[in-house]
Amino acid sequence: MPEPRKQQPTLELVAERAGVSRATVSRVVNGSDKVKADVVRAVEKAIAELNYVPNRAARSLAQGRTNSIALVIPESTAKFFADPYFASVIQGAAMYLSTTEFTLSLLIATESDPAKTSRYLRGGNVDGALILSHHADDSSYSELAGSLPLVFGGRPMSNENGNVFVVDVDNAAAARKATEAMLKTGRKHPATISGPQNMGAAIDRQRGFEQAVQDAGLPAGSVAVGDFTPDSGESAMRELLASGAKIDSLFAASAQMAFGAMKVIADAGLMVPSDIAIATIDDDSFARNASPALTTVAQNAEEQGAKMAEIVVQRINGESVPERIIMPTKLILRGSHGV
Amino acid sequence: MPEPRKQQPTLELVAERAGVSRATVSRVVNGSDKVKADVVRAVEKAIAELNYVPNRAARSLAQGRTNSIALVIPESTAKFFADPYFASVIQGAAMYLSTTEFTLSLLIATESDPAKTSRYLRGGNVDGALILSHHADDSSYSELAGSLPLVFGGRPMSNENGNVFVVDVDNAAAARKATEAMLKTGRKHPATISGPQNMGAAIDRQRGFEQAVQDAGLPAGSVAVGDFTPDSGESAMRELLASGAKIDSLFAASAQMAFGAMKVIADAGLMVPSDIAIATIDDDSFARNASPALTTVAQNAEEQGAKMAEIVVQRINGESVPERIIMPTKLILRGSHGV
DNA sequence: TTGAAAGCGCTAACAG
DNA sequence: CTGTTAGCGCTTTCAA
Repeated sequence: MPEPRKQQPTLELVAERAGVSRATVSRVVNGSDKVKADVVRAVEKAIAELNYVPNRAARSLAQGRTNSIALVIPESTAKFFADPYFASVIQGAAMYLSTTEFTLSLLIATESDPAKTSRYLRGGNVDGALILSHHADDSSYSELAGSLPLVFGGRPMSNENGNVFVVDVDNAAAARKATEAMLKTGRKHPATISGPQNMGAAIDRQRGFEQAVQDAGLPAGSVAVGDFTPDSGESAMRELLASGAKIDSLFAASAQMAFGAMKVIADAGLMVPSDIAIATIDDDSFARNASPALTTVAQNAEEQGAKMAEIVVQRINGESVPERIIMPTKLILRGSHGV
Repeated sequence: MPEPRKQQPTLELVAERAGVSRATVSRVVNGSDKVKADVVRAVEKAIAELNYVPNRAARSLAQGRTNSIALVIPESTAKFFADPYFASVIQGAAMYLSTTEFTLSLLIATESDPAKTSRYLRGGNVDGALILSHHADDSSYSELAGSLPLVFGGRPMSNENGNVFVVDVDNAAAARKATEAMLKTGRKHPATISGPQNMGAAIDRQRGFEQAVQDAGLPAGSVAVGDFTPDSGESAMRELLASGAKIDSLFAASAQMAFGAMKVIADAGLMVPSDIAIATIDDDSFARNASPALTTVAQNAEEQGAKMAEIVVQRINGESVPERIIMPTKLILRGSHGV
């Protein structure tokens, strides 16, 4: 036997108490400006007295919109949930939406049953969705874009579809900035720890690194691949060191990886930045707490999340919005890039 | 003009196509066992062909349950969102719920308007809620417990109300385990960096530390207070060092704080563990990536989140569940506690 | 085992 | 400016 749920007062009750029709109460609740001021007051009083709260389901059903937005996280990404970057994006989105009438539903896209997610999304259960994908094979979502306002966090790999809305940072430029800062200290043998090769952000960052290296007139540096986690940074660095290539500077595509790499560097008896200069991306607790603290390019993940939410809401409301929003990044010089 | 939303097929359409009544389709959708097998097949065929997905709002309205569960995060806690512990709890809850018919709504409890949250919760918008609170003044939620199945993550400070359901770890025991491990290496001057004094977990951990110290026959150690973040660990450690008290071992109430503290220790020219042994709680990337790696007591945050979700669901379904579930913890010996 | 019919609580024309 | 009247898409007695 299910627990009893206290009966909520209905719109009708409010109407009776205020001596008006349900329609009028509805108007007041929805902030219509065509209700006489004293009536508004009377209704509001009744609402307060009864502690009335409109029923979401009924409202959704009647107006054909759910007032809820999904935040979709592929399961594989969920494993990276501990990544402060994602956490911040989510937080930003949730915070923004808390100022609107929308609710945020966290949706984990199970890899075992991808249809489940798209069914849910397509099923009219939400008015829009934010797609946070770490990996690339999100073509399934691109299809959905036709039937539901979607906003991607970070450029999806498959861009074929027309109306894909994206909130991104200029990863290539960010990587270039970081690499340049570190190269400016006179380093001649840069290397990089890149991210998953099926991820837009990773590829762009690697490209930015390569560009900066080339612009500095240096030969292409060695590349090792990680997956943005500290552990992967460690193994990538080990790989780099083992390769025997001469390395005097490292651009890691994420602070977490830089962090992991530093352990290996220290274990090898090398010093940062004197032996190896480091620059990276993300100003998270890893970047701030490493020693020396990491020279990095900060992207404001929280704002990015908020922006994503803002965009879906605007699209849901039929406002026209730019397809691609590039969030600013900022170079933060700390100790790790040398002098 | 809002963007057009593709019209979803309705139950009625399915009924027509399958040549049955809407009631029957509804039965099939809800897995009733009183429908003839061939009818079931016919209906399922129609559903598949039409790509039918039941409308959540209508269903909620009709059955008086929303199939959604709120995850409430006080705004102050949201600031700690980057705490891997919280991220994991959320992930665990989301993952678990993804295997059920329930949806997870992320709710940030604005401090500026606390009534908003409880209105939402009380308003019949969700069937239950998970309360993740970092701070203590959550008496407001305890009130709600009367009208909605609530499950707390971590013991709330105000426990007056009867039916508060909690999924927690034995913080005192965990702290004791950690402290004992570190004391066992012969340390005589332990200190601790504690957490916010209005948080159950922090208080319990401090108590566990003190107990272990006392059991070891040592005089009470010095205490500094942090807020679980790396930064606060730094300042707390600075404070401890500045106090002039002799310290040869440190129990930090969170790995993040231990991590921050280690920077200060290193800056002071001291070595871990030879000069100062360290033990802590949480096996997150901070604990694993510190050098030396931290001896710590692991609590499985993901499982805790899943358990919380499981409990609300059971309560919603009227099953009886224990009021207090204590999740196991595990001591992990690594380098930082000495030898 | 199935269908008919009456709502769930709210919004949205349409009159007035 | 306000009330009347239909539904929104589904579930759920109640009969058959």
